[in-house]
Amino acid sequence: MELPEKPSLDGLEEKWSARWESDGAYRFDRTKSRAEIYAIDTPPPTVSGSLHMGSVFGYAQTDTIARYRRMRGDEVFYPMGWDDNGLATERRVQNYYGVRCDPSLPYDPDFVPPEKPGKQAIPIGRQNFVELCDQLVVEDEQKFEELWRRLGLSVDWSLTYTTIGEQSRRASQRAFLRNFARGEAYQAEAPTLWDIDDRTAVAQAELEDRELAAAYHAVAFHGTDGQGDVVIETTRPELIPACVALVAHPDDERYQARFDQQVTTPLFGVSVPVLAHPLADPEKGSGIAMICTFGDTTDVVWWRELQLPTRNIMGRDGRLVAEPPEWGSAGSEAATRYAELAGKTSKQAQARIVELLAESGELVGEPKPITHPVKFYERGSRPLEIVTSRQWYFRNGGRDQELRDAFLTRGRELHWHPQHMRQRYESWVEGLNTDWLISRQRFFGVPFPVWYRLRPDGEVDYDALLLPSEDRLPVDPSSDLPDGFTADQRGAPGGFIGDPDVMDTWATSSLTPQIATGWGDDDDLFSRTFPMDLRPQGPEIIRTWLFDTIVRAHFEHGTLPWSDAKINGWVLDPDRKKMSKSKGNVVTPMPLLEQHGADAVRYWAASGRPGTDTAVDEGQMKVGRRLATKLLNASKFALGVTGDAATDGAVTGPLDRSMLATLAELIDDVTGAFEDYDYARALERTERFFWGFCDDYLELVKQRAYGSVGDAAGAGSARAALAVALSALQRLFAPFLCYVTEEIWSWWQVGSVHRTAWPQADESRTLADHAAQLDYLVAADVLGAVRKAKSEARRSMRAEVTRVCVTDTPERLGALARVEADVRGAGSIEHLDTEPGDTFAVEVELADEPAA
RNA sequence: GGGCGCUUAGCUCAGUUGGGAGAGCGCCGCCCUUACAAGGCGGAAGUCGGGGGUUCGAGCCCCUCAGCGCCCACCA
Repeated sequence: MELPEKPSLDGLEEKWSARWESDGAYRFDRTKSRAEIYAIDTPPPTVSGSLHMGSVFGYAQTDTIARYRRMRGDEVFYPMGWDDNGLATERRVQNYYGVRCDPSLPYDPDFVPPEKPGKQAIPIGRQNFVELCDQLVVEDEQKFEELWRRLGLSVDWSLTYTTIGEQSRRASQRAFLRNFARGEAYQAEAPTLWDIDDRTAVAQAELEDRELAAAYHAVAFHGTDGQGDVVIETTRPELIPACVALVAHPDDERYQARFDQQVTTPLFGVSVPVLAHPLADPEKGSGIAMICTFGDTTDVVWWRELQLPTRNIMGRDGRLVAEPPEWGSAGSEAATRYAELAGKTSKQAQARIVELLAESGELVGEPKPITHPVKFYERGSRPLEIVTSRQWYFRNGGRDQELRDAFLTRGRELHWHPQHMRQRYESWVEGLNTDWLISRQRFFGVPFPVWYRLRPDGEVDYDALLLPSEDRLPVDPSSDLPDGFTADQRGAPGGFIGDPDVMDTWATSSLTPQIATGWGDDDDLFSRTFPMDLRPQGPEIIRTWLFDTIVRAHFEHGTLPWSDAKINGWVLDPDRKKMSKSKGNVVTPMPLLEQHGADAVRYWAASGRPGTDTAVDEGQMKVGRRLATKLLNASKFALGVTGDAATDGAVTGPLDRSMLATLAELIDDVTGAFEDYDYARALERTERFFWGFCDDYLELVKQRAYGSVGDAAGAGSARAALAVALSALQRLFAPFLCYVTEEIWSWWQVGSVHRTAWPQADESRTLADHAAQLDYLVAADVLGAVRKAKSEARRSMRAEVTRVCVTDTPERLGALARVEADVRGAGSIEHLDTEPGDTFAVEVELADEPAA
């Protein structure tokens, strides 16, 4: 055993992460059986720039569980993935290179992006765009891996996958084809929420509400057959040309006479019916609403349930379309009016139409300013519109109660940590109102493995799908050919055309359990790792990643994808505000790792319990670093005392046995906490024991272990107990402080602490030989009282004590009698008297201060 | 509108079968103690959100109110 002169935390991270890599310390052994394996479905971070402390928080917590499981003897399957496909990467490429994808442009093999992005985005073809995406994600993934390695994640880096990689594309397409064959995937032409900036449909799961300023405009519709005006209130008067009906509640007495009568729209004079529907709220505005195709999702419900016609005016670019909709008998005046609005954005059109309404006298009173929630794409900057388009969907229960119930049942089969997070899952599933829209009109994603026949007139026949066999996957229908066709038939009448869309990134990442475990590609691995054990993730993606993954596994395998889900809390900025890029309060991890060290950052992360929001707290990191330093020093000291012959002596000392009895209790406690996914409790308990161990036990046995007090048996006992406790403590801390524990372990043990068995409570318990924990407790209490007396007398801890008198219960005095020698030695106590009593009290007489 | 969580020392939090109110940080004081002075030891500090109930006994169980945070919701 060789102990360092002056142990230090410096350099441990470089030293040990390199060693772990070269030794393959965390390499997965795929010969193990399913029962022996613990498989973790690591969240693949979105590769679009930089990681922040929120990621570090959750991943560090998960790593403590992985390390615990490994030490418990499980073969841990712990891969990393990179979520590089999708809109996030596209946006990063657009900004990074100053380009935009125009799929109508041909491939330019000589294209080189500019050094710096220019003011005008350069339009490039789809293939060029995808190539830039492919390049940039590789760079980003390297940076991410560096950070994860520095943090000490014990993943097996040979198992890394990417969501745009070939295996992911194959799995996504295979699952899709099977979903389609079973009727779980379908396409439909329907109104969809549409982002006008990204020019793509978005799914319900990606929506968020934002409060926006708006105004109620009271607008007069005109009665026919001598009936007067009907005044409605709307926040979107610009949609009057898209109005198809008015609607009021069936019981609303004000409108009974109007139901099924016609009214004409202001400005355009279009005849629309007044209809009844229970969704109309008599309390809201004038109790009667204008239905437009489409202003919001309620319009879609009314449109569908009342079987109304479609009058579309909203273009996919967010501007009013050039051609006015079909208005029946409305005259050319209406068309002229509309012509003025065509090409305007929604905002511009509203401003103009309000002017026109004011001029025509059809605006009743002044607009009333309000704020109201408006649906946005969560990454978007302008409100979503609703446009009709052909899209692919997965059934997810949004339109099927029975299926929804099946997913609720799955949610109850899953073990949630913490349990209450299941509520979020349930309220999401219960609130679903559409199926899962998976197609995106984008470029960097998994293409749909689908071609369509073209009719002789060149029109697409969406019912005549051409699908590849599974052994051809992955395919790109824009460059690959359907079986039996030639390249010159692409786009030609009677030929075929590829589906131009890509799958949303969730349609791929919902398969991470399948992708990571080699579904369809590596049956042997799959059989040993699926269904997985743990899904660790953040709370904000329960409705997307967690739910979607359950949907896919339910359809494909008829099972849950994992048995347990651990949901971490939010990371808040140091002022306890939620961190977000838009607020600009994101804390980046690397500087903190460099300043405080990985163990300190891991310590901070592990102090946040599952599901508990935690602020970035450098103070906590400092505490973690101090703990690591303490471990270093205490280990050096204790090992210096025990020497190489550490375990030779029998544990006979009452104090030593009592300490080991307490240690056994700790090990049980900590193990139970880990089994319950409560790593934070495990850490807290271990830490508390350890500080007491340093303050009290080390002080109490110091002299005896040195051999300067007592006999050889006493010294041997102290040394043996020290060795046992130290070994256990180093292992208990190993899941958290992975670097410093590996370092101190290496001083006196063979092999990695992270591949060593988790401490057994029984081992300590046997050595303790039924000793009471009380002995250790009382010894520490008395020693503490003596220290306090010295501190209050402003004396050195080395000050001699002439006499101590302990008052205590007989039972505790009995315990004290067994450990008296150690207590006297540690406190420099000449005489120790005792007096039976009800409560613990200590009188201390200090020796006179020696003359200076 | 529905649901979940939180409310304990100045700050961040722990408190798992109901019986001693705790930790760290911060603050104050002391100590070069041969593992550790970018440290150690010790101290002060709380009507456990308010009210009511059950109990010999409630931070913990029940009811109720309030504040904060989050999730969900068909938000004209």
